[in-house]
Amino acid sequence: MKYIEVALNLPLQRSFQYGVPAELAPHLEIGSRVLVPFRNRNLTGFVIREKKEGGGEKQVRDVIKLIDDFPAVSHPLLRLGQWMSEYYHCSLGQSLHSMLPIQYSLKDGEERKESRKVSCLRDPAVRKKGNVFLLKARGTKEKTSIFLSLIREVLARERQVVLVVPEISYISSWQRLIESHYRNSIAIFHSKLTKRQRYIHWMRMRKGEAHLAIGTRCLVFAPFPDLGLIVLDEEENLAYKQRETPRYHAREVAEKRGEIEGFPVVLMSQTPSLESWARLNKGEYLSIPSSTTRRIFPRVEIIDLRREEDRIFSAPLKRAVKQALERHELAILFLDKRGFSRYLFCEECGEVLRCPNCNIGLTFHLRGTISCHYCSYQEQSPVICPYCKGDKLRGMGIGTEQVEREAKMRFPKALVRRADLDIGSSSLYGLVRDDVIKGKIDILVGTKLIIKEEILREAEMVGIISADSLLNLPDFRASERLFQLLVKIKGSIKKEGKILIQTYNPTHYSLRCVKDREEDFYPEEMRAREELHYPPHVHWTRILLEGKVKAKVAEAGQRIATELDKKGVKFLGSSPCPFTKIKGRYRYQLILRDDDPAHISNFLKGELGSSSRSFNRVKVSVDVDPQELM
DNA sequence: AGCACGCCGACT
DNA sequence: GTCGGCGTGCTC
Repeated sequence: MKYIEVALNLPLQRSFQYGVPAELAPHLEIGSRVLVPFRNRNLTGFVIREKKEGGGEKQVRDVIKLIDDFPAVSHPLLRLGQWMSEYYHCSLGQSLHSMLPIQYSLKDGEERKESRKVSCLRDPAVRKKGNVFLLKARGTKEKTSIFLSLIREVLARERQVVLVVPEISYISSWQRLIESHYRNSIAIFHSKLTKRQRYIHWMRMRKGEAHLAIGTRCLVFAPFPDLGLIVLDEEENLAYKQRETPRYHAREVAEKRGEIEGFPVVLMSQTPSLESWARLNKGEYLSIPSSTTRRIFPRVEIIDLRREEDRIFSAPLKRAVKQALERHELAILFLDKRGFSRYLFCEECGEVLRCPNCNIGLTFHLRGTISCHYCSYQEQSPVICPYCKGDKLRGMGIGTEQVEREAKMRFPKALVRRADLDIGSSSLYGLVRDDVIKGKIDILVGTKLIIKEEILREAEMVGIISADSLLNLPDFRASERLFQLLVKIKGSIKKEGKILIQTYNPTHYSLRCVKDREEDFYPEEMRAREELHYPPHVHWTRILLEGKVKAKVAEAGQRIATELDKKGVKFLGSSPCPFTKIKGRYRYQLILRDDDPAHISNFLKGELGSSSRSFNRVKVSVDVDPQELM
């Protein structure tokens, strides 16, 4: 009798041992999926180790059946899963499970050729000094031409290529572009495919029938037998971070996979994340030179709202929209989804009340207090502005409906359209996009949903209703996000067009850099983050606590804080999250930010034991390198 | 995660 | 008296 170790999709940092019936023994391999009895139910797991003998005193149950005709994960992917479970503090079973979003059993029909040569194929050239390349390309044309030449090279060597995009709506235009150059079949992969389609595309990759795949985040686990390149489009996009366990970042996983399997990873961006910029600067990433031809960019105009009477439609904005209408060009008015800004700011001097410890905009509460969501600093909200001694402190914001209403009022003849729905209803996004392309919209009022190249390139004018509502989100990346958003708009709209930015803070460096010298932004942002021990200088790990009873959640936070103090780990909190209560559950967070990641790792392994657990009706989850702290 | 076990409060 | 909420512990 043979024994195996099986990793299950449970939040348990251990594997389980099973016996293998004689008739299954010749077919089982490392990476095979098996059905096993567990308590009173049956679960699917992955074979991660073979064992010569059974585990002693405890009784061992038998594997029920083998699910697939061949191992579902290759050796390199298993190694990747091991890395993920260590880095993101989840179980190996959870990592492996997230790699294979397939319900059917895998049938191989006929032969499976030499699909396991993966592990021995190493490209020594890429292992020398870093395997990650950053491509800073402005404009679609340049980006696509470099992309096409990269994949030509890889495909010529008979290896496969994966293109990962932030969301589904990016896929079709890339597909059209690639199909206009290659007759090869392309696999598509994302969460909205039916189970059957997903299976078919997955098999085409696995068998090497397709050589190219385009898809969202989970495509970093593409089962190609001999992957030669992963390209990530719009590397800085938030959507690359998975919001459930395992909370991985596609960029980090791609990088690790490239290292394991010996292939390069290319990150594409007009405005890289500060993390990637820092790595490039340290020589950990290499730069792909892009053409130096000076492009003409649209004009950027910053409007000082302190001098304007109308907070929504300043005089210059009104003028610009009018001009666009006269020329039958599309005007876009952008507003953040959370336009109901909850920070307290001074209408006279434009300053925002910030936390003395964290420099984060303090959140304004109707009960008359302001508080910080990182360190739980709190004070009574002042009546007089501490900066200019004025009495015009305000704590409210504007929404898209209001902007839409005002636009219709001011431009009664224009076709005004609002688009602020969630990505979830992507068919509605499609309607808006089609109408934009057909020229059926004059003024488009929307949130981040419409900040996509395919829409922006139709626009001649973009108005940012309130840069401040983005700048003052309780998120240390707010400046970076605003900068990235503006540069993306600048690089995508018609080059003779213009961007108008309304703000109470016209000298802010995010805005100044977009207008004058983009390259100044990164060093400045690095400096700002260094003083406060923010990433990328220090790795952050967030512990999120959720529960129905507020006192218990707060108490759990206290308890973890005490433990952290005892162990000498540096951290912030615990404090209520910016979204204090979601779906009836109160939310608290702690942020671990020790310079030594081993301290954090040890703590999480020892005290918490697993990435998500419940103590006393409080759910504890761990998020490594959090992208949002809401 | 999911489920069993076991312990205290208010009800057909 | 028992029904059931919730804290605790275990899963090959």
